Amino acid sequence: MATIRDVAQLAGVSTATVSHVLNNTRTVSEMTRERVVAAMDELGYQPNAVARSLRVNETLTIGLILPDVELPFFAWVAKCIEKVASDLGYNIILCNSGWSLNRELQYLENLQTRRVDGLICISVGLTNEHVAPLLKRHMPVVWFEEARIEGISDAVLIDNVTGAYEATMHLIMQGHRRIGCILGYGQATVTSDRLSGYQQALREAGLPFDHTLLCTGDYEAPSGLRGARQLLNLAEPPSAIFAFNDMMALGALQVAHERHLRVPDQLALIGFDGIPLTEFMSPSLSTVRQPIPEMSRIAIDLLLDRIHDRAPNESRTVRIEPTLVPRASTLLPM
Amino acid sequence: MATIRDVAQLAGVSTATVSHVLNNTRTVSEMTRERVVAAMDELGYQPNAVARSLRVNETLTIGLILPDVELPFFAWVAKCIEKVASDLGYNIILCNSGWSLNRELQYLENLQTRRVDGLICISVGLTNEHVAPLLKRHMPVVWFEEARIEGISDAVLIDNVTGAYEATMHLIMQGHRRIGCILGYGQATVTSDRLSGYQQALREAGLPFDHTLLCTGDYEAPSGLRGARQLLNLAEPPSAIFAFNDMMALGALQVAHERHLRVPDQLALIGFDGIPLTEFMSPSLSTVRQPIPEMSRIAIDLLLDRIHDRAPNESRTVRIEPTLVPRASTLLPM
DNA sequence: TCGGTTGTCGTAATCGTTTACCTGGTGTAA
DNA sequence: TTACACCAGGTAAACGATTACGACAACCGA
Repeated sequence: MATIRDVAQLAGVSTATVSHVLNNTRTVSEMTRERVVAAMDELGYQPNAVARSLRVNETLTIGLILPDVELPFFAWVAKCIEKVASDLGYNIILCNSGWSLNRELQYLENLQTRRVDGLICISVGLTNEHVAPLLKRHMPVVWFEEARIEGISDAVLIDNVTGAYEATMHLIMQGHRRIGCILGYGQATVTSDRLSGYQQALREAGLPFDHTLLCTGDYEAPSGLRGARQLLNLAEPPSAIFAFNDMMALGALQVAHERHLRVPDQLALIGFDGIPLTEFMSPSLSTVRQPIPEMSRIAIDLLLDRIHDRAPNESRTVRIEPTLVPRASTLLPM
Repeated sequence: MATIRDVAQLAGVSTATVSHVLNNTRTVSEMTRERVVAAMDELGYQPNAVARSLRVNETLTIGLILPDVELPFFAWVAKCIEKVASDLGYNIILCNSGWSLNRELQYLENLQTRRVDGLICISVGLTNEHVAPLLKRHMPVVWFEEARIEGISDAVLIDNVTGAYEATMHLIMQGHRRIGCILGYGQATVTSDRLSGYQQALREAGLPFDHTLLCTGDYEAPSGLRGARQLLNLAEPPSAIFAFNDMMALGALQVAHERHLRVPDQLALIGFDGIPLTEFMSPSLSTVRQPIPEMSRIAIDLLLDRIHDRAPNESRTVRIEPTLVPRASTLLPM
């Protein structure tokens, strides 16, 4: 494969000149520039980004660690982040941790040896002690959506408490008094924050908190199905279910259909996340939308600030307000 | 950041020795090995994969070009391919083309300068002339699922004709005589192959081919919704709809609900792809399953064969048989 | 004692760029 | 004429690994 030296030789100039026409980094007379360009495409020259990276110590690559791209929410995140990054000339290395701390750690190691310029993390298990070494080596990390770690690196999070509060309050306004909850993983702050919001709404509305109305899922559809069955089997079943994400709400919706419960008359349903799919469920699913495109933009901005050393020393946390999206699964037709 | 030279110096050996203990590539006495290892973790040494790549001319990186990770089918593909690749020590660079030939070409350029070891492509617009230069530079390409180009590089495809044939035949066996079709992009071979399978089944069953029963979508949910509405508005509407992928079937399902048509009694529905989501629709969606995990394994195998020069000269095409998955959306309860 | 074998490890070139520093040539004002 | 600025472009040292060669010592059998 043709190298910069081959081009230089063919054009009768030095490699320095070729490099400079390549990067527009010093003035080159029109005549020699033309000769260089001609040589380049005569040889089909493709600059070697690996060599460049070694020399300038930047790879224009960002690692993205997430639990499972197959889940619509994470797929949405991956798409948005990739879009923002590639528009700025960065590539994304996709790291699917499969909810495993072990794999997260492997990827962390791997991405370090590859010298990615930074990484965005939706992590289930990483802690301060895992990440501190990266920061010491000037490899910035931005946390996305899940607030495991604050204070040591940047983060873009949503206000889960308020989001869950609004979802619950919305159900209450629709006249519901017994509202079931399908939670996610217990250890995730996402889960505990959403639970707080739920409780806060109940409290404010003067409704009792009944822990039999809670059941635990894992943010995937089958667990929503199990959870909904469990809740509907109660002696005094809820008239509405708040699932802590859209996929579990989808599972719950399936239960409603299998039991021939009309939605929202006999069972109202609301999810969380606002994945595009919710619009195409039947009936369309009410949800709390996380503005993933904006959050992606912010995450990359935070990262690039650090990469280019134009960020303050202390860590920054951007907290975004999610928005309630009421749809057919909770709204009685007029 | 510590380099191999720092380690060598601290351990009192040459860089060659450090490199060899790092890669187990020649015998090193137990004593010096220990000293080197000790030096490594005293310095927190992280080998530099960029430098290594430059020297050995391999990046352990594979590019993955696909139209849209947000769509469940492609997300599924991305996950499976990433899994297989990372188990073999390869990383995946995610390239989301957004169905745009222009972006595909940009990524092609980009991946070449990054010297990825190979790439897997689900392409909408690439042709021979775009890919030939890569092959000439010993950068193998494997086509996935869409058979735009055969004969010049390897491919792993499914037998769309047979898959569509089986889906249609399944509907016919359930007693349907008028079967609507929601197609995908016209230019994709995926689409025309599935159409052939549909027609073949009709022919074999002695049913007439009625082109008013066809309408065109774009493989996303809203187009399935539009298509189903159009079909159901016909003077003589179909009793079953075969959507050319699961997401369009999902859109059609929504129409069935909005019109209070019981599925499958009044309208039977079948999709294509077999994305995990189909299991959690209500009712669960019949489909034709593409065995993506196996196809991913094969795609990577084909690629690695080429990368390591142990493949025959002629290109190889592996054609996989999809399997019919009959579920509640077509099967009348016993 | 000598030649050969084995075990261990070092020297230095190389991969393909970028870039700090230097070199001539030319124009221009004093 | 001299000094200086300015323009265009070359030289060669990095960047951090891998690896082809070669060196040296110890040992062994003849």
